[in-house]
Amino acid sequence: MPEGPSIVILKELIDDLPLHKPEIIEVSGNVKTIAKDRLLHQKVQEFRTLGKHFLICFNDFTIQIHLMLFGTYLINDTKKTPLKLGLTFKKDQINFYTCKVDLLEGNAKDLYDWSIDIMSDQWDDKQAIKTLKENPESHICDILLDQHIFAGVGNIIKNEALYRAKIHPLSKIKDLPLAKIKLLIKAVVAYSFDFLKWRKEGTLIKHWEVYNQKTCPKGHPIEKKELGKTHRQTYYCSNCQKKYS
DNA sequence: GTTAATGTTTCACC
DNA sequence: CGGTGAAACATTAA
Repeated sequence: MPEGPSIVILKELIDDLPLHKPEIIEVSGNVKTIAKDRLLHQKVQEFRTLGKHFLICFNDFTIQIHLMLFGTYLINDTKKTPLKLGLTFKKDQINFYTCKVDLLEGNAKDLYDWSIDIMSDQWDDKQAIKTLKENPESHICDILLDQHIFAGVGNIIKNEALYRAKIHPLSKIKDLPLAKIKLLIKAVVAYSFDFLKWRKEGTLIKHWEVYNQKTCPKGHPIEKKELGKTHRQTYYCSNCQKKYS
């Protein structure tokens, strides 16, 4: 389920219901990390996302849901897997499975900084450039997955954006020209919104240029290796993507 | 039955 | 303490 754009889709689906500051009339599920009574009869002020987090915002606290690798949700439907957290409103019900649920004290606006969220209109690429430069020795394939810098980027966006920017995943930050870093950041954001559009259309997979592919669009063989200290599968084309060193 | 996967946290060890 | 890395958690499709 989980890269940033997929969480945006979840938020849009829920916003479409539509619920206007709905009161939670029942809380179900086996969640143990929060006290469920805390939510009962509370009114949701807003649903938001930050990176891969789905946020249910109340006046003085925030429920933060992370779908991890296998998390799912169903709106007005249920499934056999044990329910982690179910929220029932007057007419609608939202059910979360296999996810991490946390309660953070305080209003979301004071808890989060949306300038690190690739899907946010507050996204700040200058700040990202600055943070990147503070990590000159990092491999680009690792730092793209750093949620403190690129909240919402997952392994698919990492691979596809690196291919679009024509950068080899093992290039180090210090070796990348500034123009190339800027290009990459633009590619990350642009691909994330393409991801959103294509996922909604059901055409995401057919648009993959390197992820899970055997050859790149130019017909070169794709290499698949666990690279960097994150050890995530990395798909790349040594012909199209230049290694800066 | 086995395998791999869109992710993150925790713990052991140097 | 910092870095590394393995293990842990959990689901489903191929």
